[in-house]
Amino acid sequence: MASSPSTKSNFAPIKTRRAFEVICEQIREQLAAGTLKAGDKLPAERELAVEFQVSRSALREALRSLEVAGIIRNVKGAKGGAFVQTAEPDRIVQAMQDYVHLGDISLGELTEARLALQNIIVRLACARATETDLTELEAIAERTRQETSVEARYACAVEYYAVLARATKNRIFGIFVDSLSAILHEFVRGPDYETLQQSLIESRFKLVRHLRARDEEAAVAEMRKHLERVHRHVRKNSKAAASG
Amino acid sequence: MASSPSTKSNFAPIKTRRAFEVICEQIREQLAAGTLKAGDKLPAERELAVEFQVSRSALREALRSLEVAGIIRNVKGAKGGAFVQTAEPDRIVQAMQDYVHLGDISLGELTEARLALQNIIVRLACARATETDLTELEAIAERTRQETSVEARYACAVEYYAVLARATKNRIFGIFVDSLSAILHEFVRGPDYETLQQSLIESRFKLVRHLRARDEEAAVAEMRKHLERVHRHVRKNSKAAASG
DNA sequence: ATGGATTATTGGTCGGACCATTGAGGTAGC
DNA sequence: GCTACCTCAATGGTCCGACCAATAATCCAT
Repeated sequence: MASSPSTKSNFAPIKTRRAFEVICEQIREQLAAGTLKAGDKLPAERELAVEFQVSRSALREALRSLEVAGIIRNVKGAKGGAFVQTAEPDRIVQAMQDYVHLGDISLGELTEARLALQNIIVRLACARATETDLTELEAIAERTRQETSVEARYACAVEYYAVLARATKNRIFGIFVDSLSAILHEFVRGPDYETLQQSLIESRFKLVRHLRARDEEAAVAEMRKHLERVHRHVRKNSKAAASG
Repeated sequence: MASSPSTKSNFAPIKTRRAFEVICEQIREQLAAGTLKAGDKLPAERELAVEFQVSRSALREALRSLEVAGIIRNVKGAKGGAFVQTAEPDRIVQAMQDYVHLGDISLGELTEARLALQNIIVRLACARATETDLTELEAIAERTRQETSVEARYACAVEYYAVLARATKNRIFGIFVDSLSAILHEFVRGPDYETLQQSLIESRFKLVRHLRARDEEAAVAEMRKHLERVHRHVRKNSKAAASG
């Protein structure tokens, strides 16, 4: 059955399989099969090179690829080596950021996706948020109030959204939210942003109150109002930047 | 303001910045700034190495990283080189797949996310799908009926979801859907899958009819019914695999 | 003009060398 | 006996120089 598409062309795509690709693939297979799992340590580079019968350079390119993909982490020194990582969404975020930079994803698409996503999240969080989640959200909102720099407050906002997503007890949403946060961060600029920030804090407290009351519709409405204000600001400043 | 978190530790994180990281960063910067854009060709490796004042090996590791990230594509031969790519969501999908493999994302999380996502998509598609989109969806459903192999039919299903997502006119949703499709593909197994596939085709036609009638609620309901059947199957086979 | 051989360019791989970091073990001094 | 320092081996990071393989432009013979 190897390489026999039933209906289309019968020519197999020509693949100049590079050594490092094959290596990556094999390691990924072991990962999917469970032979390798988070925390495991791969043999030393020089050793692996012998095992795969490739030069150390080729092997290193493979390891580098896996590291960039967030699968392993290379640590130097004695007792160092390549360690299989635990899942971190950073790479997904990075990949999405690259995608937006390379492509022509418009701000409109980003904000629309964000709004729709937060709509789901608020509904789920409303049903599932624990008291711990809610107090944490309040703590973050409170901390936002005390922060002095714009950047610090923005970091708080990102954390607020992340914790809210976590309250859904579904990590997929967390990934999506983190990605959009990172991308939209680049658009959040402008002189009047600071005053906007201030006014958003109260909205965050309100949302928590709605969540605690398990008032889904009110929570959704609050989030929508909240985001629409942010997006108005972003859009305005984006246009200003484009025209300048 | 450099490296002065106001409330936390005052020690800046020690970073042993590796050469290839710095190179990647610089190239990414040029990308974000627009100095580099899709289609551009980077200088030859040997040339770039001189420019960055690093060895060719280090430079190659940087290029390899960027290639794995989907930012550039290396092409061999005269007039070859590293070309800046147009945006492709493949890498995001790959990253998500890695994340799921590494982590312990449960099937429940995946299916829940999928359901919520498709809910949004159907609503948006209902409002925005053009006649072209709808006929394309029908064509795919029709093709599914004619395909003979399980794999080919699954490919059609993936395409159906992709086109549906495209009908929202928001590429972000397309990325999310593609990612989930790729991940959930691994779970779609079992002897009775073929009969399930057959019965799903009719559902796809129904959905298109609802979309054409702009009947949002009916469309959403159909999609929900559709996915719940799939998920029941997947869950059953997943349990069977786990117990075996 | 055409078509094949030649050549220059460029990424892919190789092997070997040295550096920098890190942890372990050993040693001197208290 | 404990601590502080030194030494050393392991390991990733980098460099160099070479050759291979694919590829497109060029040249040459027909």
